[in-house]
Amino acid sequence: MQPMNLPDLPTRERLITTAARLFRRNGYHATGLAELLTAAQVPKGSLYHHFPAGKSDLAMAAADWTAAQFMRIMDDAFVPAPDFQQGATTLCHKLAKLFDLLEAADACPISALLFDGPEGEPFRTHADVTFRRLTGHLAAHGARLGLGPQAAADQAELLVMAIQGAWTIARARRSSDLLRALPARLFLR
Amino acid sequence: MQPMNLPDLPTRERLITTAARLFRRNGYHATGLAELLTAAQVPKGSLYHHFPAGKSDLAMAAADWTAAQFMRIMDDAFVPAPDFQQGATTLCHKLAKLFDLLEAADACPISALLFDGPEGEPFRTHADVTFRRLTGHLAAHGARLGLGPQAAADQAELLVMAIQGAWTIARARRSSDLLRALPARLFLR
DNA sequence: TAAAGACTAGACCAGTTGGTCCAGTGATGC
DNA sequence: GCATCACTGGACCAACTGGTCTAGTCTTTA
Repeated sequence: MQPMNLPDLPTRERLITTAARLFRRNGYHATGLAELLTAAQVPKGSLYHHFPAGKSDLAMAAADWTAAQFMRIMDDAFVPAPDFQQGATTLCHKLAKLFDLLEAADACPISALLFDGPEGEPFRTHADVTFRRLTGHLAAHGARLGLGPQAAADQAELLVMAIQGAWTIARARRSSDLLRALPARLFLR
Repeated sequence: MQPMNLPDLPTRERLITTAARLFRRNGYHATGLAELLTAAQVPKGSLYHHFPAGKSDLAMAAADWTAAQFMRIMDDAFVPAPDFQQGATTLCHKLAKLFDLLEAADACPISALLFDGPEGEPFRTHADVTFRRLTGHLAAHGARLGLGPQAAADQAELLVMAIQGAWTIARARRSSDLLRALPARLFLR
């Protein structure tokens, strides 16, 4: 997911990518600032310069960054696809590979950051709009590939939901097989 | 889910149900012992008497208790059902009602406790066997209702996965509609 | 009645938490 | 040469963390 971030990236980027990685792996509350800053090689002062609200601010940014990465993967899968099902199949295979790359230890990149953030509305709302953005992005591919607007929205929503669930179980099981098998189970019924 | 636990339940049960509720709502790391003990009206000494390993021990127990509750709901839905699809439909409706009862603020009762527990293998393994137990339980109903062993296992796995994903998105969206609509989307394709 | 064990109560602790603050640093524009 | 700026480094802090310990109180036995 992240291209060996540490070396030369600007401070702000180093913070975001490191935060995304750690929050995804250990959760928001289980990741201490000290650990995060050490990993990112960034002093505390810089964090509060770039993200005045501190940890929660950084978490939002990391979530956005992760969502953007995810949409890029979507595009890679769907742009060359002849139809929605093919695109979905490629997407799930890509995600399975990503899952293996992360050594099955991470929570679903989409949702990891969004659920144990600082309690309260703003964070949950951010999760909502992020999911909607992802679903919408997927639906756009569906529409482009010939699905009607309603069908595209439906299929996109179902797929996002299924990926979400599959990733969770896959993580417990430490196997990406569920992700790989997903499209076949979803579509060829 | 829990029948207004506080009043008269024995200490140990009060601890478990309160822990299940708080961990589900706020996550493991975000729930402090102080908060938990206040809510359960239990002094610290009692916690370490009943659960010598402390918080993590309690979390395991809470996860098991939650899984048991969930299997009871499964039974309620599947025992009177004429076939697997009907059972699944009833189950999802029951879960939607539960979701609304919890005011949409809680994580999926199945997985909430299992993923941001104390890092390390034992907790993840516990999540794995718990998911397998749930899936197996569901598959047994499937087999009883006439599905072949393979089909039963497949359908059960898919359903658990889908519920998992649907609950997550539903939580972000604060609406149980996704859960209610799930069986139709999964089976009537 | 006595003794034993289950259980409770909460003071106490060392370590860590997220966050503040400000003196420095180095580049840029005038 | 100088002022301004975005940024860094890290000392410092109050609040809180999970966990330990022990004195005490019940309940159950004999």
